[in-house]
Amino acid sequence: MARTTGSDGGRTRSAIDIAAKHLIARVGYEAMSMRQLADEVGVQPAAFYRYYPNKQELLFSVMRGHMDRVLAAWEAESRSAHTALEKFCAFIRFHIRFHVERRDDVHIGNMELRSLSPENRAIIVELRARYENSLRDILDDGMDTREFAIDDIALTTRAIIAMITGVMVWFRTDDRLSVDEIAEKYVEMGLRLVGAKKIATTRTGGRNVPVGPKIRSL
Amino acid sequence: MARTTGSDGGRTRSAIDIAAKHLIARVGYEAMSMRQLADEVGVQPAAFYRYYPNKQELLFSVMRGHMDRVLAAWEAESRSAHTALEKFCAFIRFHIRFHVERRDDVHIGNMELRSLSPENRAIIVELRARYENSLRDILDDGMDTREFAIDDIALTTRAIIAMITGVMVWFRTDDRLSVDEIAEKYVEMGLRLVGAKKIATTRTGGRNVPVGPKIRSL
DNA sequence: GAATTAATTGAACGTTCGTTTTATTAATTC
DNA sequence: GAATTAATAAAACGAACGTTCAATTAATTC
Repeated sequence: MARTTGSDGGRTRSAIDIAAKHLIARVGYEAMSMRQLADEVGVQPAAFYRYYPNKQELLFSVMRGHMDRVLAAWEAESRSAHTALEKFCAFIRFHIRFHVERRDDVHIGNMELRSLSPENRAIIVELRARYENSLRDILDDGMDTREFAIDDIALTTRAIIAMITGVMVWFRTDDRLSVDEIAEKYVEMGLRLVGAKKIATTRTGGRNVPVGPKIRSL
Repeated sequence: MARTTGSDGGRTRSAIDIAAKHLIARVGYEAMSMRQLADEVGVQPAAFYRYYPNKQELLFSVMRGHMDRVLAAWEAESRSAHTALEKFCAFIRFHIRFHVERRDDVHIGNMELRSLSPENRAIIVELRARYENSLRDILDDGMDTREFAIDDIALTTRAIIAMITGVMVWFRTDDRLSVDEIAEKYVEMGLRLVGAKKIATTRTGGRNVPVGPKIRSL
């Protein structure tokens, strides 16, 4: 046999993408065979190579696509928040909500960095750094405006990223709490970490400016 | 050739264990071949099977050994702390210090759970739960004694575990901060998360008992 | 409706995989 | 020092791996 009736390049490509995400997330990139993937798609292994040059490019495409979507979504979302405090809360809510719905992507992003070629890994690492820096920038900003009282910004950034990313490890949709409830609880914990209280501010020059002296630590 | 001069079962076994940890941590269990491992040890692939029945048992032995050591070490360490507050600080210091020195084990523990057979995975998961529950018990205790003010104990436990385990991802010994300095900063962040302040306590019946009403949240 | 392009199959490629078997030699025991 | 046990090498096993190639058929174009 050869070309099958009703075959369509676009549909096959996205079927490959979907099946690949499921498989890589479940068994891992190294453990996933091209025959397994082809089976899942309902096609012969050779058909894959019309859509990707090789297995590695498939992995890279999956991870790159996810990071692009994360960055674009946060870019859009962050525009609605203005003060550092608002942006901080928005970031935590966004991070948890967005990633809880994309657990395969998150899992692959965390587990398969080492399966990327050095060149591809460098690209993904850079995109991840860009995303994490957007939280760091919020903390920096919040320290300047005295909305936050943080001892070590770099460490607190990492601590918060680790804390909120950890949700994807244990969250199940049938949990006792909804995603939004969990997000709110993590916002509360985040606020504790950055030492935030709803401080008095005055609006000066189109900007929220705090009242009182600047404090560096607790 | 056959048995080599100076060959020793004990030495070969530990050489295998050490090489396996390096290799699995670096390239992953699936990606590590038995020939690679044998090369690292300086032996032929077949020699491995005198020490382990198969590759899977090697992975399980590595992960099980690590968990046993963690649990025993914390068991010993925790005895020196008495109040929930002391135990809490001790836990964070212990966790960071202990794991920073065993990064290969930590990495394998986090990455290779899925490479375990279902039976082996169940055992490791149970050991991990036991360890994490020891932090949960501390938070429970601290709520009873009113040393802590936590909204959701289960979530806070997970948040703290994720936060302090995240250190192993980025920590390098040539960092600007020493392990002890980092541990102290994480203790501070931990204290914020559990809402701890050094509250007044009275020693009653060989036990620290807080003064004042019990509060459930901030 | 012929020519062209798109999509896929089936078979095979050379490699590498985890593991087993057998033979051989070093160390230990008696 | 002979017998036994411990530790390894060397070679091979069949299976599975990622990938390529040629053939074939469906869909599209003209």
